[in-house]
Amino acid sequence: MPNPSSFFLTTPIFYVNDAPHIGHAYTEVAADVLARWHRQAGDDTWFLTGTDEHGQKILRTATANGVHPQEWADRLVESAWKPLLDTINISNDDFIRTTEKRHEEGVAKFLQKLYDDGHVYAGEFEALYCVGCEEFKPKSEIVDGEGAFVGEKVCAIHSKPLELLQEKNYFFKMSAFQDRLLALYEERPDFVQPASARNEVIAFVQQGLEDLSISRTSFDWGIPIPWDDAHVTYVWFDALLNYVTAIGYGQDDAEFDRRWPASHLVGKDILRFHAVIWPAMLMAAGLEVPDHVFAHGWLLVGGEKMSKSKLTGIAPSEVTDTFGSDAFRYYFMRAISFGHDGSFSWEDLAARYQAELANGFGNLASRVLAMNAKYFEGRVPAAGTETAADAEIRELAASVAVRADEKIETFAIHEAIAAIWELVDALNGYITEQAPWALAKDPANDERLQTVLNTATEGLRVLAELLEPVVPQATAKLWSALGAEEALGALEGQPIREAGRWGRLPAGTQQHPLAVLFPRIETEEKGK
RNA sequence: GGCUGAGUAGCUCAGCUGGUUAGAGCGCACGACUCAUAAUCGUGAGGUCGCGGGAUCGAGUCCCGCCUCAGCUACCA
Repeated sequence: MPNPSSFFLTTPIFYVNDAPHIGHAYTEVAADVLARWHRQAGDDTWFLTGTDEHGQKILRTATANGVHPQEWADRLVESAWKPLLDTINISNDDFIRTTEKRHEEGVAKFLQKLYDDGHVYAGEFEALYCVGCEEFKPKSEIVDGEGAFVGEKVCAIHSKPLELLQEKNYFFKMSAFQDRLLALYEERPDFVQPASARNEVIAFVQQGLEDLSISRTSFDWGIPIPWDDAHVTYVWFDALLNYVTAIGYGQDDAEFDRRWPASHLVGKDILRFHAVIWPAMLMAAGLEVPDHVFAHGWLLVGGEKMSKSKLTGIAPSEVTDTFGSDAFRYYFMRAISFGHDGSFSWEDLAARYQAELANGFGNLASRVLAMNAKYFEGRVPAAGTETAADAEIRELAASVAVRADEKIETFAIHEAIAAIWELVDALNGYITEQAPWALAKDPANDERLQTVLNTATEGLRVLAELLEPVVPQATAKLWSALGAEEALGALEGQPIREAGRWGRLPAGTQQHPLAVLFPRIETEEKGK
């Protein structure tokens, strides 16, 4: 029986040949925020990421570098991909590599089952082949010939005529699932999100599905087809299966039943593999389809899609070296509407860091804790009679916590943060209006002074809990400065869906000096 | 070519099923305050809502046409 509170979230696995850039990091951070939120809420959370290591491209680059592809992959995983996760502070529960035994065995079992159940047949794969590229060309790389080759189809890279070749392949009868897929999209409108992505998927499937070639014989860096080791498995078929092999498919039924099905976060470039091919594979194997497939947008740099080839690829460490991982996480989650394309610029990043993190949240924490230290020897003051202004803050905190949770539930991370930020702004306004420094001048106002600072302190407690998934380092500092660590226990253990419940941090709690959460960045502008 | 989406203040974006003077943040100008990371709070300036038509008492929000941009139109991941 599936666990009702189970939350299994995946990212695409990294193709090891790529160089890590902020686009990869963006997906990871989004997944991490969702995973941390659900984990803190007490849901049975499992967050999976990993690497995709098979395929002709990897074989080629490894060979070109004079090493075995396994060694090549090992090197990249250790030098590039695992460090990326540390750079942006990712809390994944597992990391799967497609060259691991658990994966290769799972893929073999899955293939065998599909074969035994009649979903796979041997056929002829016929396509245009480029001698220069040494591979079959997809339509996108085939163009009409010019000059001497007018009337012929030529390779977009080599501009030379292509040959029509045939290869014996095994095919997955994907076409048989067309109607069931369309029914799925119809019955579960939130299966593919956002709606624009869903529309594209439906349009694609409606125009008719062909069977999918799932094996290759021209090279051998892949998982052998169990009943015919002259073939290796097509990389995408291999890669998609990581989502089930990582949780014990064919090995550990209890674990598999506990985790599956998953929610998948993907870039919109690989939506079709996840929203069409993958559910068809699962249907064929008699497994449940995923809960959700959510496609996020591109990061645009200077108005164009960021790409490695155009040198607009930015390494995540370029951002974190200056601003820190919290700022990276906050910026991309807050500034970009999740599911849409979003513009990245150093100017915007620096501006938001300054205005929202340093001046907004960081300074708020700083001023409240400084006053507690100054007027109450660093102890949380007790609340007295509540005024309308205090009640407004208390009610806003409750409202914001509820709304943020609802937004997270629908993958609207930016809106969740926007809701939480209402409390940041309201607290800054509240403090300015209540002017505790003025109250402190007359001992007759002591009860009022205590009430105001109690309200502000409690507000910080709520913020620390709600923002932990987004800015874990800063909130950890705040949590310990609040004295909440001793009073309430670990921040990660605070039930996030109850964060808005007022009065949890006891009066009298001893607080500690606060390290500056978001130091001002002196450098005026980072290079382009 | 076909399909989908987008074009709203200097910048980044909200505006659901049409309804009083079109909103937010940043930036800018002015003012208040001093607890705080020279931070905070308030006020203000600034828009022919891509262009042209149309049905409506009334449209950024509906219909038609056009312009611009992006994505999809299957087996590189």
